[in-house]
Amino acid sequence: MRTGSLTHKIEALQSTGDVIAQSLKEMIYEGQFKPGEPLRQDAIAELFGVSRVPVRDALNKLVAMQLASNVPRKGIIVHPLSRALLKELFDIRVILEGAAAELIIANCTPGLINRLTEIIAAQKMAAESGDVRKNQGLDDNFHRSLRSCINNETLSELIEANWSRIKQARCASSLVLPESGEAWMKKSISRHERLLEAIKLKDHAEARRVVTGNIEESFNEVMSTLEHMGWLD
Amino acid sequence: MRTGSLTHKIEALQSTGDVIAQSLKEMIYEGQFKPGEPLRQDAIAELFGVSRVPVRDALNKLVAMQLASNVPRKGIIVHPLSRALLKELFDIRVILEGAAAELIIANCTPGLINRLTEIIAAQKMAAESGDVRKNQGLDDNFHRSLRSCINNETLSELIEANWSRIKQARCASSLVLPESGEAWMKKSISRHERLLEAIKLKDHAEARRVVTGNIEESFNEVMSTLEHMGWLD
DNA sequence: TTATTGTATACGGTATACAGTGTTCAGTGT
DNA sequence: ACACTGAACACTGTATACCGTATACAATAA
Repeated sequence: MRTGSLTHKIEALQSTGDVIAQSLKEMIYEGQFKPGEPLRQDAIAELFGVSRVPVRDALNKLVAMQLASNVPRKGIIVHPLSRALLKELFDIRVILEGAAAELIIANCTPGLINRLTEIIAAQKMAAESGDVRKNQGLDDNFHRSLRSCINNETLSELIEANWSRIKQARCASSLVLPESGEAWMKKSISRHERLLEAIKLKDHAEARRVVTGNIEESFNEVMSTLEHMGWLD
Repeated sequence: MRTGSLTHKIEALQSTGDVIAQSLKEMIYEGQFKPGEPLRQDAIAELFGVSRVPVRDALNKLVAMQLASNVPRKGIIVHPLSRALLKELFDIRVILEGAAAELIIANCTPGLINRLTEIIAAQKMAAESGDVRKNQGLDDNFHRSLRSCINNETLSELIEANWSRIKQARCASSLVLPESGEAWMKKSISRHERLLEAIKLKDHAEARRVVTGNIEESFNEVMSTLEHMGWLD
């Protein structure tokens, strides 16, 4: 049973460790492992039906992604969230995504504008049918499309990695606040429209304002819900 | 022979994998492994007198640091350098360190100014005695001191990580150009003086100019030497 | 000359074993 | 009743040995 229950290695290009890392990442996002909780090698190995070796690979990857941290001689724990850390991560978002906004305006193509326009239209559809889940997907898509136009793969990865760390907190808070979905969708759409407009007009300052405002709002939202959940400290 | 020839695990807190990763990192910086060169698990295991398990850990860490990359079914190779990649890394330096400069001015303490003043004085001493090696150490120190004042640990780590990736190229070029050390030291010192002055005066724009100028100059230098060495593409 | 086969090398993974270190908890002494 | 001790247990980190498979390259056959 070489690959055991993991035969779905997509394209068979990823190693088992990669697949497990991916799964664990999602489990962390979904809150199945909570901040500070230890990730036991044996348990995970059994869960996926593999030996400890690829599990260790996977855990190392999570540590590299800063989603978990290694406590010497104790093991690997889900990276704890704290006010200070989230503040830092959101401050970095402002720096990275602010800079990215400028680059996007510089490198923007008609193709990008079309794609963004389409996504916003789809978001409006989703909003009308009240499909929050779909809207979140489209939101992700919007940002991915933007990143693809930065023309700096490394910067995109940095933004992605930063986003990834925040996602844990965001998912948690969205699980708690599903009822506020309607309002969130509306805000998301209007922000996207403003940003698209700024891009079209090549208005650097406005683009920065939208991005910064967006991030700060998101920060406040996440912080208050996490506080409420008692996930901080 | 549990720790074999690696008994010098500092504080005995790092795992063997960490120690090996550190050593390999330095070997890559020193050019003992060249860009694109494969890192063979068996060979490295034998070199350090350990089994393949901690070596794999170490290699995974190098991949995580982006100093190496994993080619599926072939193994792990030293991350190749390219014009495009270096451009991206230096562009990111401009973004991160530019933002950091602003934060440093905002959070600057008298203690920092004293420390920077001392380092510059030491650099001048080193320059007079022509000690390039020492000057490089002090240069590193100057930047570390600055980073410590950012008050955003995550951002500091990001800058450090980015710097780390560039270091490979910088070390290579400094090995080739040891004769230009004198001129380099002079420039380094004057840049530090300008930056310190800007910090004292809380002149954000000037600080950004110094940082950006510094980085761009460094970029051109590294690129031309690497080109000359044939390390690119 | 080209295609095929064989062989060496190396990686990814499994299984197992063991030392060292934390952790827990029952049992002991105060 | 409560603090302390020590032994059992749990878990990580590492070693060892082995299997299956992918790649590279050399030798061989058409």
